[in-house]
Amino acid sequence: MTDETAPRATTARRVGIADVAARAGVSVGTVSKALNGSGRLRDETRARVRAVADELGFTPISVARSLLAGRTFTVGIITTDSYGRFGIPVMRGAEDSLAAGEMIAFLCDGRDDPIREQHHLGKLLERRVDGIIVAGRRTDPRRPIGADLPVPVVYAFAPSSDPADCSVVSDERGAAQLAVEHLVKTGRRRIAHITGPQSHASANERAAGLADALAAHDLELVGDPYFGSWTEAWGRFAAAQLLRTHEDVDGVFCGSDVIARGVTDGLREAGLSLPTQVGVVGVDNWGLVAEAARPPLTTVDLGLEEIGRLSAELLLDAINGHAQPGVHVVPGHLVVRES
Amino acid sequence: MTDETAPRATTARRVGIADVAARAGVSVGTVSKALNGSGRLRDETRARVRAVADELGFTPISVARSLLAGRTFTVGIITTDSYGRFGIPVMRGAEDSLAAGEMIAFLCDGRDDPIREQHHLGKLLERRVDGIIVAGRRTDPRRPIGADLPVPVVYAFAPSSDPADCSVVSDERGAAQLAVEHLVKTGRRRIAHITGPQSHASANERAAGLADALAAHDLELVGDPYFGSWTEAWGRFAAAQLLRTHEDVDGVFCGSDVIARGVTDGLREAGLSLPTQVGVVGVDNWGLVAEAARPPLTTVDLGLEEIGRLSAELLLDAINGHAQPGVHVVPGHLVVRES
DNA sequence: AGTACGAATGTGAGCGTTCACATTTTGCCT
DNA sequence: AGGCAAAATGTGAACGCTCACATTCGTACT
Repeated sequence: MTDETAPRATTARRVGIADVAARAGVSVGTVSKALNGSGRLRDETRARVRAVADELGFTPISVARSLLAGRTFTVGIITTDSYGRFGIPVMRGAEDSLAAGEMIAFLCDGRDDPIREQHHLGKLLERRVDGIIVAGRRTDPRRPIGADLPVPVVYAFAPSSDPADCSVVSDERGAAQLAVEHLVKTGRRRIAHITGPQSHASANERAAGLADALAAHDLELVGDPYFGSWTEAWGRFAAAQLLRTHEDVDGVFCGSDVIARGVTDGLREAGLSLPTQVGVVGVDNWGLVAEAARPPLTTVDLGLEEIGRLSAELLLDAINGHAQPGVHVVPGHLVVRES
Repeated sequence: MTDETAPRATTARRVGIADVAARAGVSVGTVSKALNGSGRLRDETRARVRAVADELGFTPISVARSLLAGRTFTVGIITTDSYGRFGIPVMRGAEDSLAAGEMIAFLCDGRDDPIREQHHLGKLLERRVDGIIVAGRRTDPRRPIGADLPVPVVYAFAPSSDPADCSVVSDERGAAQLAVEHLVKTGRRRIAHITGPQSHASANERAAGLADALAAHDLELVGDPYFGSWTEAWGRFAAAQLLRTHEDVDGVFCGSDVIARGVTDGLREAGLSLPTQVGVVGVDNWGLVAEAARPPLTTVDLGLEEIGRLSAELLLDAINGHAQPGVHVVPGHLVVRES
């Protein structure tokens, strides 16, 4: 028993591979092999070294390893929406996949400002991240974050405008189709559409998907799509407007849960009973909104976490040399509640 | 002009300090000095080296620097609420302060699972983060994440149960006081309280703060506090309940915006006109909820971003050897809307 | 007993920086 | 012109680890 045992007051401080080697009576190379399971070593030695490492609370400094390996086992996530409604689930999904690959993520908030974004990009490259995920907040294609970067990039939710980049997006048209199928299955035939501003790609695509899906059932949209804003107030207003000209409507597909909540309130306040007289379907599956609506909203979940997961997986693949460029579409699914 | 200029197809790849030195015709040490602005160097040399570095697109590999410096200029943020309502603003604030200190954050989602949390802690320590921020989602004190860790830790929002740790929390009692002041100033005298479950520290503290603030104005709470859940449904239900026994109530302080929204709906549906007959104040300043309520909610903003900012600043201080243990309280502020 | 060969372990270079110190250059004074 | 100090630059070690290769050890075969 050496005097080493006595005064180790501080935990996990400054224990290097050399300390372990000395204590175990072997060389540093042997310790490295023992701990990484590489090379040829007697089982007894391996076990002894491991035991000593545990005892000393040794953790290898990954930074030293990175320097040698030429990679850092980190990725950067740049989000444009300050960790908002869309970025968060994507991030969560991405973190899931990354953890599985022993990677960890740096987080940067771009705040939708190209200058900030470039600044963060520079910082990330300086830290030699192995790859970058760019998470957007709108489905409209965005300018690539940089040309000819030294690391792979995956665009999540908001695809890159360059089709040669790797992007993962939600299935906007499919969402409309799921909604229509549900409405039709529950007996609705006179279906209207209340959605966000026409300047948003998602509003247009959902509207287009809706038209197609209705056509497939030999149905026609009731009135024109009501384009407005992504707010409850607009949903309420549009619902009232809709009833004025089309009082026989029996289903409404809404561009988002927030709008749908406004629509349910508008319809209810106009004296209709839900879901008996009118069925309402939203998009987003935003728990807080969907569950607080009266009645709780049936809605299309766009699979944002899955987008995050797939983005991270594609990024890991690209880092390992198997890039899969192009646009990858993640299907959504219907969450049936009472509306 | 050497032949170097011609075929540099790939950008920013593998340019080391040695390349810059060679091209500039100086030694690596000189390049280091020139780029870091340290040591004594002729201005001309400094400028020339800088120019060459730019031309070659040289960025120092921070990992090499870290190895030498013994620190990584990174911190870890462990959040317990999967980037939810409370964690997000805190993170955003923290990122702000960190960026100012040339630091960057690793993000880990603990999912309120101690096992996951410990696992992430291990990963962070392995990467030799310079410090850790633990962001909670409830104001109840939490068990410290580890004892005798080799790096400083700051607890944000959810304080550590060990008072010797450094925690940054919101001013729960102050929030109640701000609410009362607003209600009284707008002429309310008969004030009730509808809030979340009694098992949450924040519900209790806000209720206690409310009692104190009312007493300071020689007022008494109308009825007992209505403890329930943090939901709209509870708010609606409790509002109806309240009117049944105390129809002369003219102000309600709600434990959260979500509850407040339910309360406004409940009061309105009972035939009262807001804000004429009853004033309502919430807590959280959750834009989506507060703005969608009818009328838009006056509410107390707990200053979550500021909590994040201060947490990061305290952490940076601690990293620099100026730890400031104890509980730091961040004041909130009132956001006046129409309710 | 001597050799040879495979298994186990040791050794040292090197990853890309920074820093302390050694060395060279410059400018100035006598 | 010679000498000297200060300014400018070069040099090499070090950070903590991994890897390729060198060395040692043990065992079985001739």
